[in-house]
Amino acid sequence: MNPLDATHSLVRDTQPAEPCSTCGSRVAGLCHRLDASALDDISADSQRFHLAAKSVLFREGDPAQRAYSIVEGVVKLSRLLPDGKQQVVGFRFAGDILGYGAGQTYPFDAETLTGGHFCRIERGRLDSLLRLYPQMERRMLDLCLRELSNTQDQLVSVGRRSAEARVASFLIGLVEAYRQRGPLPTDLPMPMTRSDIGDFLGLTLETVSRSFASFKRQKLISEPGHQTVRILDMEALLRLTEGETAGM
Amino acid sequence: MNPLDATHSLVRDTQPAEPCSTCGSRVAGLCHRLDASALDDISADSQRFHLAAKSVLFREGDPAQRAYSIVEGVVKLSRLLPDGKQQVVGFRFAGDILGYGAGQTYPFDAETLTGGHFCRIERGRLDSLLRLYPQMERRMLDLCLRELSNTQDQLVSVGRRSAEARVASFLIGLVEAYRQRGPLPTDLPMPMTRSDIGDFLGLTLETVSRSFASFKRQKLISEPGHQTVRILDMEALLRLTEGETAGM
DNA sequence: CGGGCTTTTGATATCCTTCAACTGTTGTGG
DNA sequence: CCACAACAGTTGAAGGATATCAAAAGCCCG
Repeated sequence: MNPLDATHSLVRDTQPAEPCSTCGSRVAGLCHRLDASALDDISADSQRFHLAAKSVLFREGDPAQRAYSIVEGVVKLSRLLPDGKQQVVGFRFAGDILGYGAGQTYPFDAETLTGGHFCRIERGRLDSLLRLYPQMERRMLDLCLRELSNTQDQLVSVGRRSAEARVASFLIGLVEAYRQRGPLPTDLPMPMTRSDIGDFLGLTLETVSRSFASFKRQKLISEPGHQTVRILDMEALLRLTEGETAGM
Repeated sequence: MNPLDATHSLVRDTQPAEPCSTCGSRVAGLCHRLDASALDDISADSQRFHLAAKSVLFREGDPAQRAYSIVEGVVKLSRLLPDGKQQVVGFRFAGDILGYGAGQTYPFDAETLTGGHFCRIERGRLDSLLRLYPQMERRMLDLCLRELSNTQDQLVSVGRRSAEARVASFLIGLVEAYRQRGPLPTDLPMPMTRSDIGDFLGLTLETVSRSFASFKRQKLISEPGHQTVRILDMEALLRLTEGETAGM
């Protein structure tokens, strides 16, 4: 149960041995285990492109004309609340698919946190492909169901856990996200700001900062460089998420 | 965006004119807009049964051998947290489908709040039907995607709203749930306890009780009978959910 | 009628937010 | 290359929303 996978990371699985011939991604994407003709169809219709950090892929409310796949980079998904605050709905990594939803418009903003490579496909074309290749549709359903389960986990986390437990669960989620994508480095890139994390967990940036400070004091983590975390005591973090409820 | 639809109410839509020939349900279920042969297949494999209030349909962790459809009644979905508290993950009503998920086991408990009629089908049979009738699978995907979006809404609600805003959003969700199922009665059945509601919203039962008391004082709602609410000022409730953030 | 569950209400405790000031970091233009 | 502005992060103090603890009242159901 990965708290970071709260939404719409529709396509991902174990890593394939070879990079995808279409988009060059090394992590399993939409095209995971498709036959050659399907791959040809997709590559004919999809385009690769590069984006700098802090670029907007799409905005909440925009007509959902394309689906995107992350080849490399990190994306933040967020919703704007009526009062101007934002709720971060999830973070997405290489191999994830964005913007394929039920509605006619995107239900959230998608913004890059790092620079990276992306792949886009027209929604109409993707829909045709789904009709053409039933196993692709089946895969979408499976991944959607899994997402739903993950989002429920996030709901539990945000609804009933203390601040430190939430931050711990965020860190564990980060580890999980990287573990699913290849060998786990000791130093994990963490391109999101305290504010991003707070908006994801339903906390203020100050509270997030204090939790990080506390974890560092207890030697559960360290920050060896800018936008980098190292997990020193995974067990303790796990214990934090398991034991604690909001306990106010 | 219905906060109560936070999860897995995989199958529902506008009301069909006629009750479903298979299960007698008047609300659109899995069989919505299926052709006759599919309906025959389903009715051959599914069984109707009745259950009293506070019965268990299935438990978190049980092997997910069957999917259930609610013909009539209200069901509570919940997860047990490591420390023994429960997180209510959603409430389900007539027409909703339960227990069709990605995993091998059910991800939550399902427990009836009222007595009611249900329909069950073996998962293996349902899977075959999905393969047999692609439009059914497509429908599952659409509904799953919509669920995902609803769960994100619930996440926003729980993460960033004040106690009263959450309770207001629960009430609005209740209204929405009934509205989707037919003509809206002025007195809404509300079979869940304050504790259930609190566990759903990430609040204590006392806080829920105080919010209800406050709403009654302000004449936004009344409780004309046991387990019954009447909405007196919908606009005010909506204003509550829109305006407020946690604002601590 | 009585026992247990649900709900209400009050008093107190506490976690987290808010407000504020300061420090560190990044990036940019002179 | 340095200075400076903008942004990100840290830390402290105070206040407030909600949890916790407690007790009593209301309400079903046996």
